[in-house]
Amino acid sequence: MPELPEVETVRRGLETFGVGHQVTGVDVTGKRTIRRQSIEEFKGDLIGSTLLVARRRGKYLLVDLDTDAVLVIHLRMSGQVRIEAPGAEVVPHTHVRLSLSNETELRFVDPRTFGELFVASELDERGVPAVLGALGRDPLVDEIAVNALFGRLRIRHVALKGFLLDQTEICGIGNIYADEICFAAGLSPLRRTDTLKRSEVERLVSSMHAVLDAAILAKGSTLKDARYRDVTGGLGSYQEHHATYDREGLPCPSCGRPIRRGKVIGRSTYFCPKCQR
DNA sequence: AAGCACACCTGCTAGC
DNA sequence: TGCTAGCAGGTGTGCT
Repeated sequence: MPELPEVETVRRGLETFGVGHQVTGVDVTGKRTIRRQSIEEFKGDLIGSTLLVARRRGKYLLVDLDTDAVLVIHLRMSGQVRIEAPGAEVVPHTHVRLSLSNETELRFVDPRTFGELFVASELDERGVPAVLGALGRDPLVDEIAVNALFGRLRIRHVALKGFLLDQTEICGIGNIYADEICFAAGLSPLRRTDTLKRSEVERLVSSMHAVLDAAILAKGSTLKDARYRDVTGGLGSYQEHHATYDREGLPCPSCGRPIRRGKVIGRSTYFCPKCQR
């Protein structure tokens, strides 16, 4: 589900509705959701602390605590963060509930149980948990310099889409936005990164920003299963602007020929063979 | 050592 | 209508 635009939308929701309040209680019902530390340690790290600021790095949510530790949340495929009234119906697959001092609850809902929460206290100079140190540059938080990216692309021998999905190179792009960025840049997702010209890398960088900014403006993409929601249950609308993703056989918005579907590094990949080279 | 397949889960859908 | 195989926004591990 959630890639950079969806996680950024959740982050903004936490800034509006979640931070500035103290954690007064922690309820954990899903064992798999807390797996980097014991549930007792997780509760001990949170109870009594105040949520200060919600940040994001790639697809990770980082909530600064007043204890100098950071609550880390990753939604993986099916996770949702919701802010609810304490009496609100507890939907199935609700694994963690944080009671907050403003009479709301922060809930983590995750049918596939791939998502996780943990509290990290070992941080680097940017306040990023040391365990996330392998993450590459974030397109919104960091500047993506054409020169540096050109250099990285040259020394990798991989399909462009594989590079965009590699979180140690650039973090936050997933299967949907990799396809949309490739289309916007007019580049084939199968294109070998070491064959890209400088002008094409320039197009790649500007397309990356254009697509991600537009998707954030639309509050992300909610696909057919309607699983992605923001913290108040709102839906994204960027799926209405998808040029290629999940549009097999439908006309390319640029040339009108049917969008094709294939597999790149094992992931469904949608592209226009005419407009993308 | 980079690059790939697979495992981790549940739920939905397409096809028989 | 009802079953089942296949597939899904991600990433960590382990193989080649």
